[in-house]
Amino acid sequence: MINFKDKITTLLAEAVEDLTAEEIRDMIEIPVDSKMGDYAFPCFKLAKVMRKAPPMIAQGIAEKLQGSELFEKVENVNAYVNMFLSRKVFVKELVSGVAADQERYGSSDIGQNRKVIVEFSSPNIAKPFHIGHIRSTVIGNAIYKIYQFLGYETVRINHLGDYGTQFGKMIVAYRKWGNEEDVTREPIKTLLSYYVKFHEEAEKDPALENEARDVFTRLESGEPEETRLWQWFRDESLKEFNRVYNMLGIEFDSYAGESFYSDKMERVVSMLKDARLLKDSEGAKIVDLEEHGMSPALITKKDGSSLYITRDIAAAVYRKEHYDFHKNLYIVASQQNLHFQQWIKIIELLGFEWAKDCVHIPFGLVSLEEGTMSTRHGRVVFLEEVLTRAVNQTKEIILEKNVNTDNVDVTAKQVGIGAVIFQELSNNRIKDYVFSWDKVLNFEGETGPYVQYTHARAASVLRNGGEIANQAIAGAAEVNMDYITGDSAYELAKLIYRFPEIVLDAGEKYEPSIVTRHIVDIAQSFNKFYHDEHILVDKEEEKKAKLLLVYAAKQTILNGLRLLGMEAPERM
RNA sequence: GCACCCGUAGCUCAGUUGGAUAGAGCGUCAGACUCCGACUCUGAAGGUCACAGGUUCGACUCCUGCCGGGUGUACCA
Repeated sequence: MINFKDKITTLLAEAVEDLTAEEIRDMIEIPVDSKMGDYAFPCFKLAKVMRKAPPMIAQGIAEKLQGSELFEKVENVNAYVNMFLSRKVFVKELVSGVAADQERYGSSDIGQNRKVIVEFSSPNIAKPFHIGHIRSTVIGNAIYKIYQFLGYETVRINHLGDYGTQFGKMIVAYRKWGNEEDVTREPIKTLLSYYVKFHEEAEKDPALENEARDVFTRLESGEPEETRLWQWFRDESLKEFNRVYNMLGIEFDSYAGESFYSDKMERVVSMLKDARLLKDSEGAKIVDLEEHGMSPALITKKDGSSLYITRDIAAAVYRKEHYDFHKNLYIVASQQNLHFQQWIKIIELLGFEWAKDCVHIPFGLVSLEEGTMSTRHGRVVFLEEVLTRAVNQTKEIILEKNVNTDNVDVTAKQVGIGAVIFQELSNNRIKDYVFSWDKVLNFEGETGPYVQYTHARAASVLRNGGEIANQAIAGAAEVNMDYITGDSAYELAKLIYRFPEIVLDAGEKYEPSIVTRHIVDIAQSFNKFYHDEHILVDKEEEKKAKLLLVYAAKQTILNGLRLLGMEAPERM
């Protein structure tokens, strides 16, 4: 497919001698209003170099570009060179491109199979999978899909929170108040109740905290009884997590969590010692980061046991050696910004040049209307319940509207769960938000169901197009696209055309919402086109051309939804 | 206290890395199904881009200050 921006860059580079092609490319804009053209080139900056008034420069460039058959029109308006592409050339190029690439439309080989690790989800074992976990899980999965689409080799790691003093607490609580049957019957709720009980009791009897720390130290040194209990808690918890992952359609390549690194931390401590980074302070060992503007990083506690940051350093070193990653991405809440700054700085201080390849991708906080979520205080919304309610509500709507669908339950699941995922990926990831049932169960406006509905509607038109539609798609290069002249059809084509660069942008910024917003735009544009023009007209040539545009829209929406980790039913 | 993040329409949010008249959805009001799927579409109303300076041809965007909110800040993760 022709890259129109590249072509324009070349033409402009010939017309403007004072700037490099690279500089010109960066200056090319897409006007806010398409009445002002498809591409625009502002000439203000050229005034100094060329010692001429900007409008005169624009006028000169416009005249030089006038000759190219790429354009319908080129004009100078207020020192902008406004370029109108030849609609026929453009639309033809676009639809044959999409028809050639199909489910690969928008993909790229820019990654060259370089390895990217995406660490995401990473829930704490023995605690419920709640609405706060959805962010890392869904954002991480989308980032993984985007990187894969861009030609990177990807590794999905679920860095389970399966270690630490909390397990000391859990084991102490289990021994004091627990029993086996309850845990087996309902693992997470039971374990959580032990955890809550522990904190209640610890307020009255602070000695419990020390007991828990002792037990964790025993676990860390491999005592069989503690290890057995820990393993059991972990297995039972994973069963529950997998139920949610299955609903969301998410998989991982590795579940190597914090415990996996328990035997790899001594090495980190000695590396730090050898590099003379380690200092004693109040009985603990720290890395002083004051000259880098950060508070000290605590590497080992005074009782000698390890901390979160030690495990993260060990994990990064292990991953570099084991995977030799190009990038190592962490989809973790913004609350841990300082933590990541600290350990990535320590990696750098250890002399590892790959510190720059470790990237923390933060996201904002989810809270409830009652305040911050707290599992200990029972202020929590379970993710499984959110998904189930979304699916049930979708089913009601389907039945009520008497929707044409192959299988009500399957469709309800695709749409209901899709709605939750889509909403999660609609806004910039850094924004905080307050969870609300009304919002998550609202399917009107810029929502997943809206986009999926548009996809199903396009699918329906293609079905009605019958054999003609198939012929058009199979022989896209031969279809006469000159019938596509309307403004709304052209706007739609332009949005579809931008999809590949949108995917690239989303990857660079680690921001799935860029894809989400763009497919909403495509859906809106498609619906407008659908209302403005009759697609299944009598004239076969014209029908083919329009069906081909419908196909391009449908395929692009589908590809976008897949990148977000959503399904797109043919009927709903 | 210090550090980082956020502040755009009544509400929820976009804003192409400094460009043209700041855009969507929800909500409100007024419309569109004998017509390819109305979970749709069209129109109207709604703005001191928190505030004050500065940088320049040009600032929602960059700099400084200030106000409001969030998060973090040593033995949890």
